[in-house]
Amino acid sequence: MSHTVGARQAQKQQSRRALLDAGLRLLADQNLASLGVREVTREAGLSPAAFYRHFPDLAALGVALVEESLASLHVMIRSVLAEAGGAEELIDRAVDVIERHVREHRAHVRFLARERHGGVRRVREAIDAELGRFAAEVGEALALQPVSRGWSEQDLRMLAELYVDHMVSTASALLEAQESDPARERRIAATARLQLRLISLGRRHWQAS
Amino acid sequence: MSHTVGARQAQKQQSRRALLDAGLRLLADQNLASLGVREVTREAGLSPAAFYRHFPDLAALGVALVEESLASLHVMIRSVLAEAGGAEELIDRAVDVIERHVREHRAHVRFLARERHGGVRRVREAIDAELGRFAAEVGEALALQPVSRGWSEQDLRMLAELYVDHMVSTASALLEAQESDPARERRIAATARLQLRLISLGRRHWQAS
DNA sequence: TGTACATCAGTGAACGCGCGTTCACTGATGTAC
DNA sequence: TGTACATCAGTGAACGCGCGTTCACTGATGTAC
Repeated sequence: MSHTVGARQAQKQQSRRALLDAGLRLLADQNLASLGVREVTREAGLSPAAFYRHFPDLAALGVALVEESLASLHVMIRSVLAEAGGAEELIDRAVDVIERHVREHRAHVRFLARERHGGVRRVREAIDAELGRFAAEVGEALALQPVSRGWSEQDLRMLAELYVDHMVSTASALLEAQESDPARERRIAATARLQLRLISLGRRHWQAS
Repeated sequence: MSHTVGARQAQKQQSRRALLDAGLRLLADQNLASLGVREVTREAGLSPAAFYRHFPDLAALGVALVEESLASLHVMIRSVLAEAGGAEELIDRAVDVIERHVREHRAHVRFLARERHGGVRRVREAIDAELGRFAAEVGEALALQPVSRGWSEQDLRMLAELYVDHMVSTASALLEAQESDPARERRIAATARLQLRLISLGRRHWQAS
């Protein structure tokens, strides 16, 4: 069992986890740029100096959180694209999945929404690059659908970006609503479905124009 | 000339302006939540204590900046909606106006993008409320167009929100691009036009479905 | 116009505080024999 | 299995620093007569 981590390594992992969780918890109410080393270690139950055994600075912790947050988002998107089905089912499933994702990964989603345009360049760039990769992935999935016969690369990419941007907007809106207001959440989901339907209509008539 | 401001009041206005400008300048590279009173007054060329003659705290300065930023955005949106014209011209004009607005009000646009999901609740709420009012205004303008004959209130609102979200996404993307990369800026504008065209197509075929 | 008093935007010094980072340390875990 | 040494995650004290906020003040502007 040479791959088994030793007790030491396991404990280190646990502390790292505690720092990431503490950071995520504190970032519910503030920006990464205003987070403090002492604040995070206090929340994690470690001494201030312990922080430096895991990260050189807070931006590095931020980048680690980006990777985590986007990994779970990636899984979500794949699960929508993977299954086939008519346009209507696809739309309903997509919105359901987004709703569930925001509910189950509130902290991650909020972190991404907040830091996407936040004050820490490294983190901003990491998020943008990954969203670009998502759009590419969505584009490839769209290319496989029969509706896309004859579409140019550029048009597919344009559509993929429209979908990704729409998903981001919807997730942001849900984030605010789910906290307090179930009726507003339903309204947002209903609106998102209508919007996707309208986009889907435009898509069907694209070639004719 | 009883309405003429005295020299004292004029000087106070000037200091207030200096504080707002200094804040906006500093917020190019950081969040409102991590801004400091001393930092702002230093940038504005005032003593730290002077800040409190104008604002009770930094959140109040933030709210003042929201009002300014949204006022100029509001003017922009009206200028797009005001003029009539075919769908194509409308789309081209809308994208042009967004491009120009982002170029001419970089600091305001960046501030809004950053603080819309930022760590200061009062500011976040002010931005969201105002964007909602924009959507309502866009909805009313859409209702007047012939294409909207027979559309329900709900559908018009849905479409208006789609346009506003799209505008916000496009402005954010332009913000990053305009700094460094003219080719990327043109690509974003071209993509935005295609997307608006696709939405416009969906809109024309909406009733039939 | 001149004078005497009131207002108040901006100052500079002072305060106590929490910050980021460093350092030599400790003691549990890991390893070589 | 036992022993002697190495590693290194986490500690606690220490540092100098910039922070937000308060305060009594100053002197230009405003006002009443």
